[in-house]
Amino acid sequence: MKIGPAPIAKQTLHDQVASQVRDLIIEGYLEPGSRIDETELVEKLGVSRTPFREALRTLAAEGLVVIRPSKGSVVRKLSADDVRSMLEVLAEIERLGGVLACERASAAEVSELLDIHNRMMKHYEERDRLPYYKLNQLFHTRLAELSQNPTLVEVQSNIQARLKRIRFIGNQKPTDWDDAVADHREMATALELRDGKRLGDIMALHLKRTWDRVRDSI
Amino acid sequence: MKIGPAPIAKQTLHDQVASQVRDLIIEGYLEPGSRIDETELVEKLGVSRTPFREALRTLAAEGLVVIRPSKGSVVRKLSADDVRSMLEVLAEIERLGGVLACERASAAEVSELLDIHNRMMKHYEERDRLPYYKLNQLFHTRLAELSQNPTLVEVQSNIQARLKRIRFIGNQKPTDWDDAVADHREMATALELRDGKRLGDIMALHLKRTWDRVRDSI
DNA sequence: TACATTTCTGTTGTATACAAAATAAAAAAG
DNA sequence: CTTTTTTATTTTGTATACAACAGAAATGTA
Repeated sequence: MKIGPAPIAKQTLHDQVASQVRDLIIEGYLEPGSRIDETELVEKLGVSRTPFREALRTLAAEGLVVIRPSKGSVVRKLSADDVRSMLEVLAEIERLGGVLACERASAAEVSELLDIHNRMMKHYEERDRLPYYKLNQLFHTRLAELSQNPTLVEVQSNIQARLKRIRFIGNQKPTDWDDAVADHREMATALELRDGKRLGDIMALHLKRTWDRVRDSI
Repeated sequence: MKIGPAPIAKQTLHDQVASQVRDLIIEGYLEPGSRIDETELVEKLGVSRTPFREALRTLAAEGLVVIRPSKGSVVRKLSADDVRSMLEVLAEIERLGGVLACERASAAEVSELLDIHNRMMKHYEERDRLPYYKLNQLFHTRLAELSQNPTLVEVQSNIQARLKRIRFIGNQKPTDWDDAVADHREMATALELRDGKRLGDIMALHLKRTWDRVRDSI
């Protein structure tokens, strides 16, 4: 039997395009509410319309763009109500994630997560916003994964993606950042004690507080 | 000013195709795990490959099909673990839905929901499975809507769609049906009293019991 | 000038055509 | 025979071409 090369996950063109456009949206290069000019983007990305449109359909199903039949697509614009509804759901999703993680994660996994937390704290002390932010994302993502619930991971990352730009502007004021960090310390403690209820509660509360912070700026 | 015709939501071809294929999957005409033969279905539906493939991408994002690059698409097959994870998440989603509905629904909306419940009970007494089942779906959908949380509605209906076929085989044994109905009576009571906590708890419990019923048959 | 109607232009939706890849079938080597 | 290699066929991925539609501009009418 012939041993082939490693089975590298093949990327089709529309998948690549979907990722690229998704990033453009998340990172704010495509403004919410603005029309997506097919011809322009197709040219910029160097692909034909077929894979591009397929990618758009994917992003539409993910809730990042809205396709208006015969009238083109626009980057989905989130109303304050949309954001509230997302955070409401995300809060319960993360609560469940916290509870399940405490039940199901291995000791090694927990300490890996605590390590992420500690690195976050280091960046906080040095007022290093961007790496803090990135580790923060990672913390929540990894925690969700520890729930060993693929559906939870999927829903969490989907909502997370939609909110990404909002959350970025969230922790602007220094006091907000302090509060967020206090929440995270509480999470770490609960995690260390494997206190699922406590961890879940603080995860949910953390997101409710996020909402209070951003509600007026949306 | 000229009054145009009613702004009927325009349906593009790929949307129609997506709906049709979705129904084929949900209703079991396309077996889980089986390959989706593009040429065959395209012919059967009388459309070209372009809108069909766009529809597939939508269904893939919804989690109903899996696209394997260069190897065609298959109807997603749910493992027992997938189903468990969906019910775990759905339970918390519906719990939240129950809580919020009690807070936010109008009296009229509540009584409309109770009416659905009563009709369900009537079908139960007459052992009319199909209409009972349909009203059951409707009950859960409407309840989610009363939460006034569009994200919750979206997540709920997405998971609901993926599970639809599973749930159908769920209430097979007569005693199972009796148990499910007991749960629903409890829901109605809690709803009437606007006891969000109680309603949420029974909604979640109801789904945990669903899992216990189906876990061995998957 | 204001409004309606028509023409035009750009954009979107769908079909078809071609290229690349994977699978199946056939031929050759051991 | 069995296994490998080659060849053919089918299926998927992408590009292009054409048709349908929406919105803008232009023309006409009151």
